[in-house]
Amino acid sequence: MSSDADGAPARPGGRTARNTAAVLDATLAELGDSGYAGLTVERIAARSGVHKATVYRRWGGVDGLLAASLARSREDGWAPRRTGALRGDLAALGHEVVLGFTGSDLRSVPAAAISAAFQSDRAADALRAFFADRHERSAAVVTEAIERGEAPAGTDPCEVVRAAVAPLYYRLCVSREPVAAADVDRAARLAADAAGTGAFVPPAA
Amino acid sequence: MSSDADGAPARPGGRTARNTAAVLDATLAELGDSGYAGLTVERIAARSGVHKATVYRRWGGVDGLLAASLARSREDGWAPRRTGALRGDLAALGHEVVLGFTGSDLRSVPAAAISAAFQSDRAADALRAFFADRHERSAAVVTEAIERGEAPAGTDPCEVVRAAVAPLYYRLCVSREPVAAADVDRAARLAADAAGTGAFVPPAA
DNA sequence: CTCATAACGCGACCATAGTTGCACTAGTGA
DNA sequence: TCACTAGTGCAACTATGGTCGCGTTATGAG
Repeated sequence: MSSDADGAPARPGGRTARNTAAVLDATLAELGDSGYAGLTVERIAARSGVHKATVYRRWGGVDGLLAASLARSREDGWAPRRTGALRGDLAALGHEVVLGFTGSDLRSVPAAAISAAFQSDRAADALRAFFADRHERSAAVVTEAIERGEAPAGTDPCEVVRAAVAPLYYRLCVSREPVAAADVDRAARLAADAAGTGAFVPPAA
Repeated sequence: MSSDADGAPARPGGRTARNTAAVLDATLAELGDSGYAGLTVERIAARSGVHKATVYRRWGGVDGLLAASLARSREDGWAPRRTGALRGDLAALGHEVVLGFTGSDLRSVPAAAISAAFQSDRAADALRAFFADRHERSAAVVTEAIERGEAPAGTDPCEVVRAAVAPLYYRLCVSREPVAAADVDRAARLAADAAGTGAFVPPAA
């Protein structure tokens, strides 16, 4: 076989690289225009100038395109903001999450990926990897807080991050309720306070 | 016009009622077989014995079918389990949520609805209404806990419920991580403890 | 019972997502 | 520079989701 949807192409230079960039850029652009519901391979192919059959062969479909976009976005050097205190760091994280969902100029890639993950195992795997990466990067603000004495040693950093953002995702894509700034701050405060009392130290430790 | 997707049919007796029941039952059955990704009007029509065109006319598509199923499931008299203490009640709630997602015999209607809500405003509205109803019913365990003195008066009951289930939904459909029983219990404990310290009393009160 | 018509069944129809075989272009190693 | 072939473009094709017009059935009111 020549190339594979998940494996890297055996001849990654020149035209192939240009096509990859063009198609993934077009994917993001189409996503911004029509959202994931209106995402079609034909439109992406037309917009990128790459032929439809090529897109199907390399990525398999919209789910593969989204998985690739997610994987690429994992290499954008994202890092959490620092405010000097755990509660503020978590709140900043939360506001970023909400902005990513409601930003009108670019309908969120994460939102599209969450949607796609319900229909495709490939997208689900990509999403899992994406969030594992995000958790790992975000955990830095918690480990730093532990070093500052804001939380006891042994605290599970990822769990604190999850606690801070979960209520926001819950409102955004499960219960479909509006999210106010106060909701973000409350979730951050709750997570930070619980961390301070050692609530995220695993029982076995 | 005769009937509408959202409005009730003007002639709801006899055949129409039979068709409605047959189609919605077939929708749930198909959902159990193939999940939401493989849900198609043609198969539902074939399975129910109702003609494809009729289904499209009455429900508009799979999203309408799902919205109707959700609305119907809202009248099943669901109520939260009682264990005698807030933490146990919330944990029971959480375990039910997880079971609903992983139950293999019937791939969760909520999960399908969450997926559909990303693609259809109608499904999103139905989902919002569904969760508003669930929140309201679940809130009872919190108000009873307040009466027992487990949490201060003024505590927002729905917010406690959200805090208990949000981390589970987050793992199940956002970060796609496995959910262990310990995760459910931790979320319940966290929410109950925070409620006990008055963390869910709105600042203005 | 009778009648107007809401709701339905039916089949033909259109649009488009996704596939396939073939010819060709252009990376890549020698 | 040359040969090999991975990767691409192209166009025709299949499959199927969704629509439409029309004749038929049967509900509910009088």
